[in-house]
Amino acid sequence: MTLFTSTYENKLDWKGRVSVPARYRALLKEAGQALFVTCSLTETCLDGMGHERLTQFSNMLDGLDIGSDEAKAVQFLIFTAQEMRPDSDGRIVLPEKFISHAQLKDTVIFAGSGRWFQIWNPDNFRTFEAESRDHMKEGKLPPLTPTRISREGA
Amino acid sequence: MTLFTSTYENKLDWKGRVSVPARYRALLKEAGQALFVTCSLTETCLDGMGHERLTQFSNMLDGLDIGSDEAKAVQFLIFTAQEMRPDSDGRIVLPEKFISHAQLKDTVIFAGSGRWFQIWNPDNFRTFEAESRDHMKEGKLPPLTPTRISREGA
DNA sequence: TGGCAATCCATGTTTTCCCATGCTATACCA
DNA sequence: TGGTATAGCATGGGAAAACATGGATTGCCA
Repeated sequence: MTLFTSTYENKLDWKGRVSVPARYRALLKEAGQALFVTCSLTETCLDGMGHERLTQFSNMLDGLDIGSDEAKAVQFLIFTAQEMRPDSDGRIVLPEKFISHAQLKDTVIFAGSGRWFQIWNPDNFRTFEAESRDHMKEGKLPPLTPTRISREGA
Repeated sequence: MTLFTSTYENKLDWKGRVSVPARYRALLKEAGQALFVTCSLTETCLDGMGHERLTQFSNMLDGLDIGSDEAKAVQFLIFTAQEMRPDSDGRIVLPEKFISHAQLKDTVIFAGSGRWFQIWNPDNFRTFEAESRDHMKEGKLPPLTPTRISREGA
């Protein structure tokens, strides 16, 4: 699938509705993939991804022993995820659980992260963005070998 | 089959009736599969699945030594399983055996786990959820690198 | 004929769908 | 190159359908 890039700022109305950026919708449609949203495990934001990525987790789960700690960890990912079917206007409705996890108010940021995208409270996003930038300036960039990146991303 | 995901909270009435989430019913219908419910082997909950997954367990049994612990476990799973046909309103009736196994009261949680889903007492589920999240954060999750995912997902 | 269970019906709530509006970015023409 | 027309997109609100749930009724078997 082509990659999710750029950022978009959209409104969240009192019903919990947001427009998914048209570009993202187009990407998902091209790939013929349903959209899944889940709470991020590491950040105060939501993760959006195509069906394929979630299926990979499900397959992983089937390869693990039932009831094992590993299986439970993967299970958490799946029952937190939720399929989101944009309406005819391209909007999805975010359930309360998602809104509170990401501390969303009336405006949200969509931020493309390649194979998935994130949904942020604008304030939190700016902080996150600034932190990332500062880390790089301080030379805290982890080893990023392009070869390694492309191999893993293949 | 598309995946069972997300969680739903529904009421269990004095007759043992619960609405199966409409989304789950739709998934089963799409796949043309009958719904089977069984007691979970590892958790205090019920497992719901399509016919196909039950068949998988049946096949698994053929490859196990008769009398072995593994075989006994799978056997238990199969002869505990019961076909559940949602009525015209989308409800199923849980027999007392299931209700007591999962310690169900008046409210139950449906939690999607990919190819199957679980039915929980909300209190137990919250505990399980927290535990799962901890396992994830402790790194008991198999490495979530794209490489690993695509290999396992293949 | 009494008890149990499955089916049917009614209702309030939630969610989905549809239409209208304003804005923005793009394309087109002078 | 500048100005304007147009199409796409985001957004707000309301109507209609779907859903979950409580209760009643009917049919079946003991």
